[in-house]
Amino acid sequence: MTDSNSQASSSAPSIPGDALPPVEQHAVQYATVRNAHETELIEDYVELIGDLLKHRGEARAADIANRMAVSQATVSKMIRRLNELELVTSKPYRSLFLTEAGQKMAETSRARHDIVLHFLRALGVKDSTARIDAEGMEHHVSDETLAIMQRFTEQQQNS
Amino acid sequence: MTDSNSQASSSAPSIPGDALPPVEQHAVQYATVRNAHETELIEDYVELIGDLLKHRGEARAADIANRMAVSQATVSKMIRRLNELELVTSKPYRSLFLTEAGQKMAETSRARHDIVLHFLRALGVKDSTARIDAEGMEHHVSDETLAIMQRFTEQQQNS
DNA sequence: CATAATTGTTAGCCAAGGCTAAACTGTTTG
DNA sequence: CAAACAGTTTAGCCTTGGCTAACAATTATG
Ligand SMILES: [Mn+2]
Ligand SMILES: [Mn+2]
Ligand SMILES: [Mn+2]
Ligand SMILES: [Mn+2]
Repeated sequence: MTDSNSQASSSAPSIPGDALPPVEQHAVQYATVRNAHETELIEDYVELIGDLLKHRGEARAADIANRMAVSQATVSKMIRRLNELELVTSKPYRSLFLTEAGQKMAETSRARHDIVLHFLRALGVKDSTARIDAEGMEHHVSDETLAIMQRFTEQQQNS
Repeated sequence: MTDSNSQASSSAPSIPGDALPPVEQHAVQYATVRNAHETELIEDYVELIGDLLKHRGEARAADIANRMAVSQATVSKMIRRLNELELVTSKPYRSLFLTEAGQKMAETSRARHDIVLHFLRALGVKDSTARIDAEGMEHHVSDETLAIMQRFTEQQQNS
């Protein structure tokens, strides 16, 4: 009894240009995004800790809370997770430090973040917008796209 | 007692180019991303339902589960939420439909998704990668950047 | 038309990532 | 050096978005 699809199913779609992708491919799209979301926040923390260490010499939980606009309790809980993941080391009430694995992740994330940010600026997006967009986009850009973005930015600079 | 920052704090950063943004601006970056994450999944559902209605004439929970690679229970729960948000209407065991608000959201999301996808292809990213990247990126692209992407794609086509 | 297969729902579990309130530690300062 | 202040942690709560298992309804088929 498909009593309600009578009007919609008969007429052809207005523009045949973009059909639905095959189910498997479509599923990969969504699964990849869900996957990225699992590591996204961790990458942002590690990247920020790396930046604080480089630019400030220390990374305090309070700084992270302020920069992320999140409560100190939230940061504290996350630091426990990062510890369990062996990305940071921390003695109670002291500055944080990155493990080897943490430093590696921080560098990778920072590099990717910078490529996206510089690309957006090269495209003509104004700095404050580019920073906001890059913060979210960075986690969803494949290596292939990243390489293309980097080339684009370089060519723009040698205009 | 900053006993451990001795090596890190003294030497200047290798490249002074990218300093930390001011705290307030930095906080806006992260908060905007958190915000996008709240609506992201809802947009994907509504968009997919709209696409299924357009291309298939009906939108069944099982189709959504298959396309999203997620259990039927997960879809069922989400549909309850979409109902509460008055984005979809559904009678049990029947196809889903979009409310006015749902249709509006579907169109907006679809348009944005397409702009990002077409932009990536215009940049030179291969289709399968572009689809994956667009699925995640779309939720983090500002109107400003979106407009620039659209212009870029058009110019590329009138090459 | 009875039964099998498909589809949908419900219940109950879990982890992640937020929050507030309260307790605790470390630092500054009168 | 005692108190006040700033920073950190813990406890306990909430929502979101997954899952599996069990059950219910619909649809297809022998
Ligand atoms: Mn980043
Ligand atoms: Mn980020
Ligand atoms: Mn989309
Ligand atoms: Mn999406």
